[in-house]
Amino acid sequence: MRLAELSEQSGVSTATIKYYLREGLLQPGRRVSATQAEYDDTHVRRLRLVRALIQLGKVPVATAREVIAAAEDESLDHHLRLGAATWALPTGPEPDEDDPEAAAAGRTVTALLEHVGWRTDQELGELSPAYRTLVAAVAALRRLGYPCGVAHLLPYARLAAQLAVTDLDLIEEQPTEAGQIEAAVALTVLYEPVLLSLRRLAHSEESARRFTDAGGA
Amino acid sequence: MRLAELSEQSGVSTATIKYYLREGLLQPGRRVSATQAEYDDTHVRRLRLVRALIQLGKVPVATAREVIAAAEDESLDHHLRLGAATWALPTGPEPDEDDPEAAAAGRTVTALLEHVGWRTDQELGELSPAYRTLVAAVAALRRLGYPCGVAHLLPYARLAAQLAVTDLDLIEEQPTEAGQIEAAVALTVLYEPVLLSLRRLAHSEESARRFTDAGGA
DNA sequence: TTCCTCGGAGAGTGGCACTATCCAAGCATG
DNA sequence: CATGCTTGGATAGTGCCACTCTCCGAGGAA
Repeated sequence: MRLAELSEQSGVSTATIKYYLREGLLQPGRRVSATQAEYDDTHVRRLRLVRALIQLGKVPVATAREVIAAAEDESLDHHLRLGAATWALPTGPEPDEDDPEAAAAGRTVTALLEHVGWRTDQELGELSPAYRTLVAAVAALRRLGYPCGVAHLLPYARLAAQLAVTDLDLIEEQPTEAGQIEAAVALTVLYEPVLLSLRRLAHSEESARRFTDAGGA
Repeated sequence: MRLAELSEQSGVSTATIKYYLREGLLQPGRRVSATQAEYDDTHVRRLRLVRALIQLGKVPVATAREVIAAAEDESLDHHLRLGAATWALPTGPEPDEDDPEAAAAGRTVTALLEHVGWRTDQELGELSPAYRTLVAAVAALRRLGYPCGVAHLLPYARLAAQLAVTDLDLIEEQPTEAGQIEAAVALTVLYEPVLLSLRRLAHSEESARRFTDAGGA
């Protein structure tokens, strides 16, 4: 298939496909002559993944490239590749080292992780972007005066642990290793809007229950 | 307090504060002369909220303005104000009407909401941005070939419902109505990075359990 | 009086995700 | 073989966004 057809099948403009090729998000097609290349289903699929990451997951282009590179790095073992692929995923801003609120937030998070029994000392532990984002978010909540001690975070952590089990189950359904890595990336990113949307809908529902006449229905 | 001091206390540059004033994100100070204005703690607090929304919550400036305006609109009742404030919050792209995957995704989501017994027919129902984002995300998952029927989404929805209860409990702790509205916005947005970070950490933990030697520990 | 700072306004900056334009090489048709 | 259209590749430009810079005249302070 030619670039034009790839564009049609994926719904991505040729200009954007060329851009992705240049940026290394899409593997080059099989060169068939000096001026033509051949693409196949793997390109269509990759394009859909990239679009989903960028549009739904709001992953920056440069980051998407890193994630894909990590997913394809065959020198890592399975657990590491799963971790490496999500390692590069975008997170919030880093906590400010000098901020006392950030320091307090860091202690809270450490205590929380200890409390739920998660590893904090490994390669995927304290240094992970997710950990630092968590600290920054807790610090912001504290600065605004909202309570977020271990007790408040614990229900969130427990629910996250439950989600992880169902997510990993889903990932393990994939027959091939490459499929599992892709699934890890895709499901990590694409279930995020699902989760956040459901949370907001649930807020609305719960608010209706508490604050409107028809609430108890 | 003068602009310079407000900048110091909030950690936001004077240029940015002026920008926020122009954009209507920060209420103007009390004019004390033709060239000077007086700010107070409410400005510091608002600035911290705005920064948290924009930096951590990645809320666009224009959207943040709408959210704040909705939170301050005293013509709405309590439930509506809670909803209106989060109504304007940013979501993903809209689902494509003509896409058969999107249509199927819409049916799945409707079935899901029915299954968990949430209202789908109210002012905060089918038309909400969260609902449409959910449909778009499910459609993207389907396009990539990942299963996400009602059965797959159900655990997420149940967990979201649990989160909503704890979130609303936290909101109701605020003594004043204005405080509750602000808390609704702040907690909705700021617990999102918390939740997503915890989920990623939980993924890493669960992956370690399953795929490394020390896993069973 | 002199100088410094303040608040306000408009233009400018940098980053990002594309997107429009150009080009030369093919391939396809007569 | 000539002609014209398409293809892939490279470069420069666009639009948006969140600031940020620069200038200005009016106050306030020494």
